[in-house]
Amino acid sequence: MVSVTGPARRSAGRPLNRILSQEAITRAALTLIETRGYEGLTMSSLARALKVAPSSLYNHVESKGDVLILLQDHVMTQVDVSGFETEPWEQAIRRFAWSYRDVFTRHTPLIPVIAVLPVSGAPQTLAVYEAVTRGFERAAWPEPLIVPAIIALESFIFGSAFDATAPETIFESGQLAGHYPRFTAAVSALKDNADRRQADVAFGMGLDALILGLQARAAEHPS
Amino acid sequence: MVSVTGPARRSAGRPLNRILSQEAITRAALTLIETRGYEGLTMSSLARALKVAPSSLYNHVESKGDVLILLQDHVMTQVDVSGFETEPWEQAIRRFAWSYRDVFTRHTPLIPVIAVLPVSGAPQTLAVYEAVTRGFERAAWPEPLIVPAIIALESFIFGSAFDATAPETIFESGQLAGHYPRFTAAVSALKDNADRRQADVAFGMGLDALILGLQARAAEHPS
DNA sequence: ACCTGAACACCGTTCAAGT
DNA sequence: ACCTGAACACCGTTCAAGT
Repeated sequence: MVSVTGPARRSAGRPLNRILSQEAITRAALTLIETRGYEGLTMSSLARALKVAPSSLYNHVESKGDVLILLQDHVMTQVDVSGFETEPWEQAIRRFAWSYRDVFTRHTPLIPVIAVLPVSGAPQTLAVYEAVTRGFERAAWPEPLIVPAIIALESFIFGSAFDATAPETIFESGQLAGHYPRFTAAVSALKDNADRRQADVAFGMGLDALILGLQARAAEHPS
Repeated sequence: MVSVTGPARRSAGRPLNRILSQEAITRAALTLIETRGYEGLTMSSLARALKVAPSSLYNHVESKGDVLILLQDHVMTQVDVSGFETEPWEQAIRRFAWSYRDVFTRHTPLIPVIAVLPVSGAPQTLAVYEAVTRGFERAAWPEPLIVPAIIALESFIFGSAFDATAPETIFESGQLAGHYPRFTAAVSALKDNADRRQADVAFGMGLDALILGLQARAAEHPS
């Protein structure tokens, strides 16, 4: 029979040394997500992991949305921007785009957060944009095209991150196949290359297309 | 003084004629979203709008997720696929992509739903894919490229719908501008064309690039 | 300043009882 | 079969009290 004595409770009142911090909260949230997923991330479970009362969290964040912002900025450090200092533009973009998509495939609930969050509150996110911008400039891109190009790439990456979480059978028409013959045929036409994940094929194809199209646009820009 | 007599309550027990249906629920949910937004859509508010008890909804849907699926499929009818029967491929794609983005800009909470939902449960969604596929085939696209191209376009559209909901000032670096000089410069370089919304510029540029790049890919396909 | 503990308003969902 | 009404477990958040 195991002991049912709970963990030693702290009594009320300010503890001698601070227990919580935004960093500790971020770390605990990340671990929680890795083990229990985003549904497992509640203010309650977060407090439990940190061995504090849920209300204590509100001394360090204003809301659960704040926690997601902290997470978002931290996760951004996992995106690989190393190519922009050394590699040719195209190679650097590919490394960046694939790693960005892979990271956010594991964190799709953060996408609605990051997509509308002012960058001024997210230093790591700004650091990524700075590195990417430098890569574009190194490749002599026309200045006014850089930000729109980054936004377009990022939008494609975020949408693709969602797609990468879809089940492989998402396009099976099932019962209704007879009513949608052309689409059904198009779906079965790609079953041959079953060696790669469908989401990866589409992402690779879209990324190739974007890179080609953006380069064409840059080349025709009046300089 | 206005009457405080509440609306006439129905007594318990099966009513003589059915009050609810999936269609009625979908319609009420849509109206609710238009007036109160997605935070205003709860099983409780939905029931109130339909003048039933919240528990009654569960005779027609299994969960709130089910309601979102119904919504998603209905919203899909607003996407303009009319070009695919008559217009040149490129023109039809532009009409489709812009309308698809505009529709889901007003319904971003549905994006995580549609992105992973098997199409077999969504007839209107399948109808859209069928129309798009026919457009690709009319333009003599290689069959195995069609579905990946659609997925790539859709991913870009979904990501861009999120971006379109962002405040125009999302890229202002604020206090931290000094630490990120190149990105800050790139942001101010596009302030000149302040006549168009930033999200529209980026979407237009990305769509042009995707169209060009996808066409190039189709042209080199072994046929 | 920063913790606890007890509230609060709300959420989605279940289920027995009613016709 | 399809509604009501009363539950239930959980959610994020607030706030007085304590050191």
